Amino acid sequence: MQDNASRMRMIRDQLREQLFQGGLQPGEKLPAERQLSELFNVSRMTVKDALAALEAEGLIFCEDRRGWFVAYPRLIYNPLSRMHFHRLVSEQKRKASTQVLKVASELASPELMAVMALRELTQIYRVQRCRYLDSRPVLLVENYLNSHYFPGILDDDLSQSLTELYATRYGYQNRRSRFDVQPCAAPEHVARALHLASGQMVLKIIRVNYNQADQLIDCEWEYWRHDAVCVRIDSLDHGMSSRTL
Amino acid sequence: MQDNASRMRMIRDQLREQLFQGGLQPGEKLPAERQLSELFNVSRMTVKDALAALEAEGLIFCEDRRGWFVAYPRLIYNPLSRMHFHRLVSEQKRKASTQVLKVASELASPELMAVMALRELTQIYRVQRCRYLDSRPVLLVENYLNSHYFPGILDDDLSQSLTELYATRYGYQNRRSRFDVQPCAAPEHVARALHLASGQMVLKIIRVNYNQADQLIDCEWEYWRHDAVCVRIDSLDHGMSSRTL
DNA sequence: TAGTGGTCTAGACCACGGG
DNA sequence: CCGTGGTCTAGACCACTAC
Repeated sequence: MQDNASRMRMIRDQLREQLFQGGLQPGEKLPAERQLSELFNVSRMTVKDALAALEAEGLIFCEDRRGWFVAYPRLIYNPLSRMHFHRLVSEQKRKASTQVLKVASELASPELMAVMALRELTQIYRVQRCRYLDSRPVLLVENYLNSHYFPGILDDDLSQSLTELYATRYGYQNRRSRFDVQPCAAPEHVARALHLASGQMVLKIIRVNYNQADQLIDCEWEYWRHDAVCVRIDSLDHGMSSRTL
Repeated sequence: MQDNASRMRMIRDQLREQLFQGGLQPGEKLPAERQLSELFNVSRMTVKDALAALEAEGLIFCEDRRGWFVAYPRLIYNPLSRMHFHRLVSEQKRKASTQVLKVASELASPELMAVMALRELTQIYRVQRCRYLDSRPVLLVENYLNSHYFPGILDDDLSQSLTELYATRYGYQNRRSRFDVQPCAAPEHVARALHLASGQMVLKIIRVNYNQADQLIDCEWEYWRHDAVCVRIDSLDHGMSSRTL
């Protein structure tokens, strides 16, 4: 009996085969951890490790205290295409929705002052929204607007595209942006919104936007479920083109 | 006694404070898990969970069976700047080195055929290299070259920049590229090279390059340690400019 | 209220790294 | 060789979800 592979690996590999062969549909629920541990005759910790490995592969995902589910295809997200979320999603034949979680007017934090190059005591508007892909929360976005450039915007409908609102109400065009993409741990409020356990890994995208006068008008913290997105960048083709695939 | 926070969170937060206050230097080793579990009077599993949370935050990192260490700053990687690794690193005042792990000539796998739009039975060259940042392995790169475009390249020095080799020996310029960025689990050989435990999360960047005649000449699988890199994209400024900060 | 995953214990042995 | 993290057990209680 060759026992080079650990039990965790064996269970992981068996589960993976079952997922592929069994033709489970995205979103379908897996048996509970306790059931799997009986089924494979191992402890629950070992099952958890195997499930975590499959999660890292992007084959399944976990919702806090709800269970494990078969993964959905990743959304292909091209930040340079400047397409707003709902259009991006519908072009990929998926369903999008947005929920505004919080709207506030507050003083910029030191961290934000650094990113947005603000003076002390600058007032900013803060908009927190959760975006859903096929009814599943996959993205928490926090927008920080320099209040100086957006008088009265908080009275508007903020569940629509902010970029469009900037253009139609204030005449701002996005001239250039900067994106920083990096994996990080989900802060508590992000974990809650995305149904993750606290400290789980997410993909964080910090975006800073400049208008046609090269003024830094707003920035955006995006927290994506790491298994829900693939960031695509084309080194040509970053105009207003609608090609994403 | 308010006990809302779990022990794991308490230990995590205490450790984090210690790391910040104690002024530990990047690369410095933390006490062993067993020592920490005695120090905090909890089981080793709880310590592991706390350490994993700090790892997800990017504050510490783990090397398989070597221990836990204080994290280094992330390398800022701008794929659109077309700067090769060694220059990128030295401009950020860090130290770079490259080790060629494997060079082979083989038939394209089905997956590769799909990505590179190859016909069946196409011969490709495969170059596997490990790149080091301050003597720490942070990136495993696998290049797949369409052998048709690169006769005799395997005899060359492959530890240098391939892009430069393409230009000087074959006259190929990079006209455009496509990047797909997504977190995924490290395959076994990647985990080994990067000193990770198998199944750990890495940041995978698939890059496809076209030459001046718009021919798909090669593609590249990059596996980054997730805590070692920040991918930066500027929506203007993607020429040959040397600005990265 | 029943079922789920989240957290936690107090041990144990194994495989690998490095002197 | 010893020290390290990797893996694993067989339980336990808690917090939250969903009904």
